[in-house]
Amino acid sequence: MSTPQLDKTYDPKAVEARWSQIWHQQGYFHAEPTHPGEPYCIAIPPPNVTGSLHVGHALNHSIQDILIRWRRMQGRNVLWLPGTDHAGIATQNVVEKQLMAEGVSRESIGRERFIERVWQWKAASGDTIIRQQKRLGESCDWDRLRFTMDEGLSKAVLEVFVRLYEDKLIYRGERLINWCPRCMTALSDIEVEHEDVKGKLYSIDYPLEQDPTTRLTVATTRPETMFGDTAVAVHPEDPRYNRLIGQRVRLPLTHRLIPIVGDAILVDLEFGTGAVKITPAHDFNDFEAGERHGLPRLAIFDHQALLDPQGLKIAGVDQAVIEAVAGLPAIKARSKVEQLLKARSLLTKVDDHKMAIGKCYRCKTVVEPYLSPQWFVKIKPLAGPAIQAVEDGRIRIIPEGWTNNYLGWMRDIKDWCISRQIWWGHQIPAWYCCHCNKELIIEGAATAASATHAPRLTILQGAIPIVGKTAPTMCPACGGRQFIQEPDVLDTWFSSALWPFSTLGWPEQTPDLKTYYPTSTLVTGLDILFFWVARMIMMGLKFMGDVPFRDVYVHALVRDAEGQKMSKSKGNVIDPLHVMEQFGTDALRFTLASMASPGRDIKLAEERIEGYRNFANKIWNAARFSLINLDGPRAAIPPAERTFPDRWILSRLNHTIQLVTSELEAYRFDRAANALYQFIWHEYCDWYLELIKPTLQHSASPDAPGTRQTLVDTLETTMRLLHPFMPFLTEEIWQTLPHQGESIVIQNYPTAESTWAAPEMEERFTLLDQTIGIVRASRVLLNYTPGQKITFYLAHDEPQRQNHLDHLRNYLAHLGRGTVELAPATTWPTSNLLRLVRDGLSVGIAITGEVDLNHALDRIVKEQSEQTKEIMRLEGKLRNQEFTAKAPPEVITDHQHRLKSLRQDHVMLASSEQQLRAMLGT
RNA sequence: GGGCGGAUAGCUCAGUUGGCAGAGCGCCACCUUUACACGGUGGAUGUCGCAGGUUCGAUCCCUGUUCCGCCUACCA
Repeated sequence: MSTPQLDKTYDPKAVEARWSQIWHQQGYFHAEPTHPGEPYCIAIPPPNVTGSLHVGHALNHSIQDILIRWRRMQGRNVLWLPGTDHAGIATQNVVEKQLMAEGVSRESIGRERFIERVWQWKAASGDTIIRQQKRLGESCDWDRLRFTMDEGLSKAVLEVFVRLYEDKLIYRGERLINWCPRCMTALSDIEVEHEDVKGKLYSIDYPLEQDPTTRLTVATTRPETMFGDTAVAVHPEDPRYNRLIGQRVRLPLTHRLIPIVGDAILVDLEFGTGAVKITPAHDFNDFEAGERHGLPRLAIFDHQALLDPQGLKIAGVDQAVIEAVAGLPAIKARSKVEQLLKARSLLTKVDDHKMAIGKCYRCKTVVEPYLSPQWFVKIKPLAGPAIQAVEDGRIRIIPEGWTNNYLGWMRDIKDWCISRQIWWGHQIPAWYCCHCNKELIIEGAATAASATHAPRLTILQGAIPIVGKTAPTMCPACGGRQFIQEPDVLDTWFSSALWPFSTLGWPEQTPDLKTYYPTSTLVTGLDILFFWVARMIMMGLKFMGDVPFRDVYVHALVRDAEGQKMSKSKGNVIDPLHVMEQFGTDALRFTLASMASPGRDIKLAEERIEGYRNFANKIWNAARFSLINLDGPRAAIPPAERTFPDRWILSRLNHTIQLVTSELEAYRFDRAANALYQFIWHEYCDWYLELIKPTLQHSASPDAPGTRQTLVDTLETTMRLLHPFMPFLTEEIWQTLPHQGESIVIQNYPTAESTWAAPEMEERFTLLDQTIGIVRASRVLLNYTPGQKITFYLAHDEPQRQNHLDHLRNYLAHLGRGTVELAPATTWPTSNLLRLVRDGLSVGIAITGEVDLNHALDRIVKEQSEQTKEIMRLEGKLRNQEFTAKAPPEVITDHQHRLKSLRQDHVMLASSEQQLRAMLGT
């Protein structure tokens, strides 16, 4: 019988392309509720449809694929559900850029045609990342690919919105929100990134109405907002100022008078001047202070964050000042205001000051608090159950350390602004009766002079929405039949929050939904724990009445080799596709898995990936070796009757199966990967294959049939054990081995076999390892070439070990490349012999030819000194009566044993030294 | 300001009931030995961040401290 031959090095490219296609064609990844087995489901965190695969995805997806392939092989009814989200702002930006290149704008082509354009774009480019995912070997059920703008998912969005509205958990109101003046839309709190910047703290004099020579000095970092001040606050218990509460100050640069109020929340006695200006329309704290004191809100910036002449006029700003600052952005207005104040001697001090500014997470533009009517989710009633689900363990966060982070954030959660002033997304299902809201619907009022931003439709605070799944036909109030739909769309995360059930068919009660919800595990980076995970939990509990997943595995961030965050502008991005091209997909996957230790960011360097490419090649060659040596009969002998190497490797494999499985159960992908690496390279290749070579290479050897069987069994099992980590390589090898079934993908995952465990063989191996170690080291000391045949003498203090040596004789001779003499050390030659000792084991190597023995002598002297040190340490400990009185008996016995053994070794080595010196004549 | 995490070999990191400090990569020496030079064999390398404390004994537990990272926060 003949077996296939493999190339000398593993070439991943052709292999990967081939298997990707076959797996997909054969439908191995396709899930059905009717499949047998306990369901195991992961809903992929949907990547942004505009995106391409970066190394963070590669990590996230590799981990999921490991879990999925592992569970599939374990016989679970596995569903890995893929998809993308519509990424409202990002996608809109992409298509707008295209339009701009064509010389048109979204306003000029209109909403409907714009949406069409986005769909066209999606059809042409939206599957980039999907194709890349397939290259990574991801075993998703691609037949179930979902998109947040799909009809089904959109239906779920409608349903959720309407029900939340009916439950009074969605409301519309005029609030201060984070506004990105570039994206021209509201953002939720968590879409704002905070960054520390060097700013200035300005002290400005506000003269008292009663006595203009007396001035109240306020401190502010944003003097340009002073036009919108509607009060000044001091601390009610501040002896410097509290008598002024109730009086008024003259607001500089305007002809307005504003009150002085007492506010213990806003004012910190220690900070600044102790007096704070209140600008309710442009600062979150001031907004709240304004509520407390019933202050008016004066908006002075427009939606492009430019000073608005109309607003300034209403705010009573001096005409000359308006002319100086109108149309300026905040930062320019600031220096202008600084000048104006200075000219009036009202600016008393400017100090350096560190402060945090908010930036749009997508475009990094400084966000501006902006007063506008928006839609919100009232979040507290939803957060309560989501907190409880984690507290009572229905949801487990791994690593556990993030639990407190989650709980803390959830307990302090603020209402969620869900409306976005863009076009791409789920348009809010609310309509306004044109008749009833006549005064509140403002169409075509372009605020800023801008050609690109044509008429905006503004629906003012107070307009009464009619919310429903379909457009109303008649106004219940006035019977009117003319309506205008809310132009805003929903935050993308609103639809992503429904992902675990909307993708399974909800609101229909589909078999998919019944089978796979709740999903099993969610794998995610920390960056979206709040963005997304928290919201899925809230929505899942609200609409499904159960958690969306049992386990949340939070993995690390991938950084570059220097620990820097990867970014295109820094140019330190590792492109996973390039890496896959260069080193193979399996190498990348294995690298990421091996580095996924909890609580630590991954610093990825290409050398690491190269190292695992080498590992793949090592495995490839082990398989190659096996195939070369597989010709000939095989015999399945009971494990206990097999040869020492066979029994040993089965025992180690058994151990590795247990270890890998338990590490996977604990989400310790790093340890599982390292266990595999250690076993395959350092046990299977380094020792097992070497040990069985004589047997295989002598076809007459009676052990050969059994060993061939063990060789192929262990290799085949190892391939299955490794398959979730390195799917392509293992499939390719597995197919060349004698096997049953059509693909490794659908084979059983190895389970521990108690008959494989052989502790005695492991003990025997330890002795073999030790002995060969000394023999090899001696060869180097004596400068023997690897091939040179030698004679070596072996003896052990313990009879049992001596017996082991006897059993190992042939293996020792083979691996030591020489002739073994087993005899008590006292009978060994006293000359022309280098004798080394460890743990009761003595090894003597015959010295032949001209050899410089000084290296050997140095080695012995060094070992002796190490022994002496250790002996003294142990003696010291054992002399210590506190130690012998208080330490556990087994520790004491262990110390005594070690000391005894060391002393014996020491004596032996001393005589060895003497012999050596005699030979050297020193 | 608060919270969390990290600091162990040149580099990247393991080290879970406190009892001989490990791996991978890199480095040095030797070796093309018929699976593999993307390889083999041997070797060097650590006051386990710093200072105290608990303990017979601390990389591990406690306290303080320094540096780095992340999250979070209304000191205008």
